[in-house]
Amino acid sequence: MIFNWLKSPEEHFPPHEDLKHFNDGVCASYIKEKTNLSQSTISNYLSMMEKCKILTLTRHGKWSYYKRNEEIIENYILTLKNNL
Amino acid sequence: MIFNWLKSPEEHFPPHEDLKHFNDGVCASYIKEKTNLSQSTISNYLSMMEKCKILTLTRHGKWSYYKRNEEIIENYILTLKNNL
DNA sequence: TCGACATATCGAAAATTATCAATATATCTG
DNA sequence: CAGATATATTGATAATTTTCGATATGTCGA
Repeated sequence: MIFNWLKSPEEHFPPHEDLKHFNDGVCASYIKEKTNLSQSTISNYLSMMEKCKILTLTRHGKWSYYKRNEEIIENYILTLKNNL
Repeated sequence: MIFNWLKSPEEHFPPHEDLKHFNDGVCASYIKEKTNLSQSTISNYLSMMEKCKILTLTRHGKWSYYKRNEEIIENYILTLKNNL
């Protein structure tokens, strides 16, 4: 679900109060808001996804912005396609 | 791995002693041979895959032949592609 | 520099999944 | 029919994953 939301941030998240754009994706705390999972769980999810490169992380001060990394995702799907 | 093997049965399995073709896929016991998992585990795997339609089952006497169901697999990949 | 806020990390408990041995069922062969 | 062989089912245990609360770290602003 997180992954899908990040496809069109403007449809699923409010614009960030400081930054007025979604250029770097969505702030971790907004993502947390939309789930009913704990902060630590979401933080873990996002970190793992960033670690395996399907999300990119950009920090703006104390905020962490996560964005889909379409190339890697596309690649992942292709690899899957070739191995299934 | 099982899934991949079934892509080209002739490269991974001996032809069945009775049937001389792979038209209906590969016999469950041959699949078991190539893994070091128990009979019950493999039987379960194959049943589950058959239940969700990505494999088809054809019985010849006491043997169960499993074959990839390419349409469903293709469909699965497309769905995945659309949801990732 | 201190407190507030955002995120990350850690360790543990709960839930789920993988796997097996034992047993049941079904089919063939003599 | 009886034994042999192939597969399926069941119940249990081990391994892994999910998730959390507590705590740590980093950053901002007064």
